[in-house]
Amino acid sequence: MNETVMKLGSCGKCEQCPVHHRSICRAASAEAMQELSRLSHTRNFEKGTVIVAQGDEADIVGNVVSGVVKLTNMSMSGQQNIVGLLFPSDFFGRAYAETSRFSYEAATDVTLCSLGRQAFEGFIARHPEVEHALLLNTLDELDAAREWAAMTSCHTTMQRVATFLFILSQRSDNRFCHSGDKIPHVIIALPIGRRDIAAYLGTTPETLSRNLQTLVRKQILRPIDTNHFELVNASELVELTGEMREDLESMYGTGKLKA
Amino acid sequence: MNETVMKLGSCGKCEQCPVHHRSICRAASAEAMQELSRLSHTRNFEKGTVIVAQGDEADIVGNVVSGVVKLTNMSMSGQQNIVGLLFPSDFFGRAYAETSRFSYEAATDVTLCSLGRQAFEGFIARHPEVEHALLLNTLDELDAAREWAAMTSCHTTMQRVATFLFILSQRSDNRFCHSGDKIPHVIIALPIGRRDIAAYLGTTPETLSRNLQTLVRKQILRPIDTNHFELVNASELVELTGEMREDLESMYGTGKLKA
DNA sequence: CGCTCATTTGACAGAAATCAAAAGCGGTGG
DNA sequence: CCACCGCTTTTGATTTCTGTCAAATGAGCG
Repeated sequence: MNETVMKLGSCGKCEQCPVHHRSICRAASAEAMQELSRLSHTRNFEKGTVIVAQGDEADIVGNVVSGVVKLTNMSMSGQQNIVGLLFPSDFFGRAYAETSRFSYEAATDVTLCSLGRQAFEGFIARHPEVEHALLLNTLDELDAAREWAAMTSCHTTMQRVATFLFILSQRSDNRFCHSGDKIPHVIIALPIGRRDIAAYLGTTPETLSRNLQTLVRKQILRPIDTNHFELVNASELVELTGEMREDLESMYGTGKLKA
Repeated sequence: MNETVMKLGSCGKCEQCPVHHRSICRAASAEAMQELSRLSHTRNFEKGTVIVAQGDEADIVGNVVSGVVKLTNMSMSGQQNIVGLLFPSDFFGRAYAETSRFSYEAATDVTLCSLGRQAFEGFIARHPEVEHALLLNTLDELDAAREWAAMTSCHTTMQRVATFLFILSQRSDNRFCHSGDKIPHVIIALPIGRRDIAAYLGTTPETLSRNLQTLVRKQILRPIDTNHFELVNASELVELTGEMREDLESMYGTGKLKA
């Protein structure tokens, strides 16, 4: 790596971004990428920080580089519904809107590659190939959101829990576990607390906890600590989702868990 | 109307379309509109017809001109979940995908303005202003889908029913009812059958029916015929939704009931 | 009229929310 | 190091809701 080039701040930054080949930036031409490098900057947020509040000016957009962002919708009763989770490489923020209809909150410590919304809109107007990528990305997210909505409205709680865990198990940031056995098992890391997961799945922490314990009793999961489970029997987990594996994988592949 | 011009088939057709000022076509320049007139044609589908089946080649896109289209997702168990409803002026089909992840089915007799998917993709590439409109439209739909998903996952059945009815009551095609009283009441027209509404709301026809009858007993609704109710007490209906009125109205404003 | 299909109503069982309390975990300060 | 506190998670008991099964009613139609 050429440190001099990096210090100039206008070249190469994006090429070294760990997610640039998966985010919408992948569509950017070399020149566009240089311009992006100038316009964008990474920002860190501590767990729990509200990055954009519901109703606020939606003046930041960008990509999640690391960590998990919660998308939430506050209802009148003061109850916060989790509308989606954003993982690394997911696009973040709401282009072309004055205010945000949702809150964006750091569910873990988060690194974002951010730029001003209006700067982004100008950039996109100059680079149709990126606008096109954003369109494709948004269409995929819409499909995923609809599929998730279908999931939640017609399935039992256990099916939703199993689906959620399966999707989490497919994410790349899971370490393997060599517990002396021949086959390495995936470690499922729950990125957020039980309360939030329950809200996301449309249930209560109590019911979620019971379902998780049922999975442990069935030897499908093995608890490591509160937020980590070893996935012992993936195929039985898929059984419990009541969906076809391909459908689940397509949900993962394009929608990356966003609802 | 100039019939001669209409018969030429290449001019003016779209200008007379009842939804062209609300659909994404509104962004099209005069030339683009002419090209659209050439490329598109209206098609009628009887109630119940499957227009595009899940997994099929998604080779038709367009706009709903009249009627209601059901977006459905068949789960492994054979159960069909309703993922969204498309009303006049809503965009229809899935651009940039080989196959459709959902089925599109005529919920009522339907008129579509359709064109081939690839023709549409080519058209859009030549007319960036339309691509941009499609992007804006898709972003709005995504917000609406997420909001609907949040709705369905955290509310009781009655809250979902009340929300659905409230949104319907906001639709412009509702006539007023002067029943001798001073205040005219809105007539809520259920565009589709109970079975479909129930699937959309993630419940069963039986439970839906019970909830509707409860609303009638509470004097919030008054039945006119099977598919029409007079909304007697709108504010109590809003109470039952548990949402803020503004939120509901924004949902109507942009999302038009799509999930 | 008799047919079919959609909707409503009833009875019941099962699932999940609620209420309540115990256990686990991570801090802080003595 | 330990005790204390606040928090999250788990477990238990109970009630409420909703899905299921079944039957009655009503609407549209030849």
